[in-house]
Amino acid sequence: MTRDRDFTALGRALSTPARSTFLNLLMDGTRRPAGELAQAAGVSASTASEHLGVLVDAGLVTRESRGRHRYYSLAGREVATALESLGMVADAVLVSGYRRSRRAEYLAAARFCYDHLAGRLGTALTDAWVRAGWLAGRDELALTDPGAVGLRELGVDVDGAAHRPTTRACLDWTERRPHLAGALGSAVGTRFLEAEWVTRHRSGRGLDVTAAGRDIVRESWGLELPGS
Amino acid sequence: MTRDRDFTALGRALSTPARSTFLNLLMDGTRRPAGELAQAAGVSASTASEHLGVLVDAGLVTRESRGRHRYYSLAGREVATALESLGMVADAVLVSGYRRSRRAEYLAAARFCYDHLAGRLGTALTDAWVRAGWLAGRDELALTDPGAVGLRELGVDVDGAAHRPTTRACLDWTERRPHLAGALGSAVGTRFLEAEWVTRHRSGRGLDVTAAGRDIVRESWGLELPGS
DNA sequence: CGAAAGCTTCGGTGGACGCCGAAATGTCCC
DNA sequence: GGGACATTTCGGCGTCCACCGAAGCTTTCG
Repeated sequence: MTRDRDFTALGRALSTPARSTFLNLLMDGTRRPAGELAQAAGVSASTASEHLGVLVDAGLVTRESRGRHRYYSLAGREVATALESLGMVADAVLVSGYRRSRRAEYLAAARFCYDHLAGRLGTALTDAWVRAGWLAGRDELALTDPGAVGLRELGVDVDGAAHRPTTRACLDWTERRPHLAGALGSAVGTRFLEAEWVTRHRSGRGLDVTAAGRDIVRESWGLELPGS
Repeated sequence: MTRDRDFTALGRALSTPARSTFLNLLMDGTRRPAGELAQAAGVSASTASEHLGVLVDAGLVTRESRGRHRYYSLAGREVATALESLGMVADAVLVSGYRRSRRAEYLAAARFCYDHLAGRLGTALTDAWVRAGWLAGRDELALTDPGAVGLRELGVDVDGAAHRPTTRACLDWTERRPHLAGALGSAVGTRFLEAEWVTRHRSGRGLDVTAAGRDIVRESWGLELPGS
């Protein structure tokens, strides 16, 4: 039984721009083929393949063969939370150019953070639910009884989530504000996708809030989301 | 406003054995002079100095001049939590030899995790307080009213901690079990040191539970700590 | 003030690795 | 089955950096 942890392998895995880009792309919980990741990071396919091998060996990413594609995704929730807390210390990467900054703004509006809603949508929802008395606490959010009723009515699998740690307040990279995470956050995210209140954007990054989603949040909690 | 985080600088900072050792040594929240760190990592003073410069530049560690010594410590709570969650993914470093494994066992018994009690002492206390009804919840621990009374009687600055997020269940590297962290965990740790129920071991790593400490935990919650 | 201690800076060396293009492997589609 | 596609493996090049000893700087002590 030893206390120390060896950070060298993980550190090395994180230490190149291409691999950092890959991890950022996978932070939304999606899985992506090697070629797409290579293109996004601006490296050749062979280089990307080597990088992905490093990430798999480090245990940060898992590989999944599907036909002639190989899909990569984060290795699990622990990896996502580790990267998230690292992200609180790491610098923001500078985004230049019109298209890229448009995209960044788009992503900040609504996105998935591994398995739960994040971005402005995530923090706005969390704030609204705190105001509505569905969640209690400041940084550590607890689900109240009215909150359980309300979420259940929305179709969120509250009871399934209750068997595991329910809420976790997770700081948002862009907003630097807590938003709902943990098992309950995951259940909410699942429900929003299932009910098509949000849909994953074609590129896979970021979310589109659908008309139904806009209606729900306006009618239920008076949230006006900035235009489409 | 951008979403992506650049992990390269942090990853590079973590990617060598010497720097990983330094961070492990500093994880208990103490500050240590460069020479001591160099010796512990088994590198020359000059090499250690370069490494420490890298860690400072990466924002993981802060430098503090005191006379002819320069003390290094973790740069803050965010860094400690980031390393802790990384540690849940990282491998345990193998410890060989009698003395080192003795030391590892010693450390597992009682230690500080940045600012709160951890190791077997930390988890045992947390378990006892859950049994006593002082804390509620499984992974997310909430302080109950009797718990607030009890801790206040022990001299813990419960009210000071209440202004900030109070509890955080933080997984222990060695025990893989939740123990009390967050502001309340910090307040408890401060009180245990102040009352001399635990003292920092000479080497700075690990804690000695004093006779008074043993008495307190036995009488209050029936905890028998394994021999001195 | 001189010597010792603690630490950092500098110069040099060896190994590790990020990068690519080309070739090899495996999969799909006609 | 043949040809296009997705990905990995291989070989080679250039760069970066961890390491040390020696020298330099600052503080402490006699």
